[in-house]
Amino acid sequence: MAESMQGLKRSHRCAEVSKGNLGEQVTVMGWVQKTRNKGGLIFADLRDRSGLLQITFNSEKISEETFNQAYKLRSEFVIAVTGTVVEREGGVNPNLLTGEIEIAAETLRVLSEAETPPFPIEANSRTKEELRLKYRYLDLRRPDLQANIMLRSKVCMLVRTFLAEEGFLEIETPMLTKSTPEGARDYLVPSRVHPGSFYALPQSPQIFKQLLMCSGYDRYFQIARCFRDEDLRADRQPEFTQIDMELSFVDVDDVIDVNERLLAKIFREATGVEISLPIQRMTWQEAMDRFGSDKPDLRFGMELHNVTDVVKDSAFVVFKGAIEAGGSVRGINVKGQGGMPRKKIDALVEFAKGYGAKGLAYIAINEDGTYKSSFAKFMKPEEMDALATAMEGEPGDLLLFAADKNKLVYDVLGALRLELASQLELFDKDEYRFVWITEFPLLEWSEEQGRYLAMHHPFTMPMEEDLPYLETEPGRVRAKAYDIVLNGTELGGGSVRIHQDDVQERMFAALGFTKDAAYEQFGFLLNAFKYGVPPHAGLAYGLDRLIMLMAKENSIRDVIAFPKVKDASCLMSEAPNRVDEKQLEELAIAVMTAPDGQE
RNA sequence: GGCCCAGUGGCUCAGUUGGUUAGAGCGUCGCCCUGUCACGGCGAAGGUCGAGGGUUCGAGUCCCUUCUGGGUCGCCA
Repeated sequence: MAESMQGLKRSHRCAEVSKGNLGEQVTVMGWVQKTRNKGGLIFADLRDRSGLLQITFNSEKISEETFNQAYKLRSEFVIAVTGTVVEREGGVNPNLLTGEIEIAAETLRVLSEAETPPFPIEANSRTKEELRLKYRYLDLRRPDLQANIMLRSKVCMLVRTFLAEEGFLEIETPMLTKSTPEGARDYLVPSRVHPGSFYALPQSPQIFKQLLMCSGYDRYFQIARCFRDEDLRADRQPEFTQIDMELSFVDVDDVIDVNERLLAKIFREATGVEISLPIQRMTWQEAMDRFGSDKPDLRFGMELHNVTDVVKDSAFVVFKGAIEAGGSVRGINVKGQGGMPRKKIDALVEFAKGYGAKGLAYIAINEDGTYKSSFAKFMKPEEMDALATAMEGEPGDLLLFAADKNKLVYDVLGALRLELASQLELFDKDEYRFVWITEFPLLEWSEEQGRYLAMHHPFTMPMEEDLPYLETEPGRVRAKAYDIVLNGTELGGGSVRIHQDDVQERMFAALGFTKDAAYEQFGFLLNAFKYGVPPHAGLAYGLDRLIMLMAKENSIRDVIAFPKVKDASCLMSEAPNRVDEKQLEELAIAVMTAPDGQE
């Protein structure tokens, strides 16, 4: 039976009661975690988001009616207890914040009874995620998830405080906006008033924040929801949150400076982690050459070696062919793994093939200095020695080589490096290694579309010294773009934007846009730029990823209150769902699938 | 769209080469217990082995299809 709480007022959260309250009468409310019934004495652990507090119901000290009520308490009942804070008689529980005290209950109200939950409400749950997500409101009661959600709230509060002090204004931008075909797929929202026309949910507030710069709000930020209709991953959800900012009259160093101080503050105050400033910077080219990735994990070595020059005259056709086709041969040295069984090496070869490699060449250096290799028969002994030397190979090492186009070699070795580090546990899980990656290529050649695409977006400013090559050698133009990377995860990124219309026109030309096509898509931005636009630059963080790393979780689902699963549906609400014919009619939409979802 | 992993009482799992009545721990329910906190004692209930089909004298186990969830490649300016 559920009772009213009329006349009662909660005085403390459970874990807010402390030794300082000894002798006081308090009223606490929460969920029953567990009861331990000793016959004439009942213990109940009461839980809320602050933690646990032990309540005792003593048959000799309270009314028979209250005791009988306590006898019937079950897990997850919501109760209100008034009682006195006392020291524990039976010894302290060092595992509990409130382990030295307990509440000697005087009155008890059962505010709500509860069925037995489908899985245990406890930290470190081993329950299948499918079930947890179906009953997300129960999953969210678990202490580790509550800690994550509270951490997230704290970080948002710190971000707002810091940026406000730095002169930023928090401004909202529209959720119903305009679809643009560049980039990710948009989520579309039909317009009732304009049959056949659609809004798009924003992939990011990019254009609007640039317009705010045009309007003179020289420092803007927003904790903004963004939407992308692409396939999910452990660190990708169809809707996610960005800490988005834009600044006027600044260059790269200004943006980096304010963001380093922001990161230092939130890590210090939310997690106690000190970041030493300034954060290391590395160009995109260096990151690719050394780590095969534009988001390198710097917590361990195993860097790439370019051995193209060493093997360019060898008879091994795999190496030779790749080099002649304009590619390269690079390798990583897996220290001390020369004894790796053939089966495991084969598994690594398969792993590499998953990234498009045709194979993986290897040399295991035996303890006596001899080689066990997949391609030694094609090589002269002195070539093998030179290769081992170039790789800094020592007895007991395993050398792995990829030979192909540069991009593929980077991808394969970059992924292999991470895979091996994870298998061999080469990094410290408590370490936070930040790095700024700078000087990204402005453009990326798309084989599929037969034209250059913007690596970041079409408003990214080229580096001044590379501007002359925009028409002649677009591929070598670097951008004033930067990413902040933490432990191999891209936390955020941004750029200086183009504010000169001649540069913007050249950029669109490089992308193969006609002036008309550019105006069709971004006309309101280009028009705005005619009326006085300040130089500006910005950055956006993936808030979910940031919290995931701070909370040491492996998936952003564990830091989002109500996440979606792989096919972008919600197991709890069962969204998305089919809608009434009437609703569709009103929106002038015809659906091509039958009601059961079959084509 | 491709590849890989998982699905067995409420939860987490075991289940041998295909062979009797599918087991365990936790939880749940009942009785007992005044210092427990992974409480304890005694007892009990609880299963279409994700679904469908096939092979077989016989399928949780082998084969095919399919559903669900996870990881990943493609994709994500």
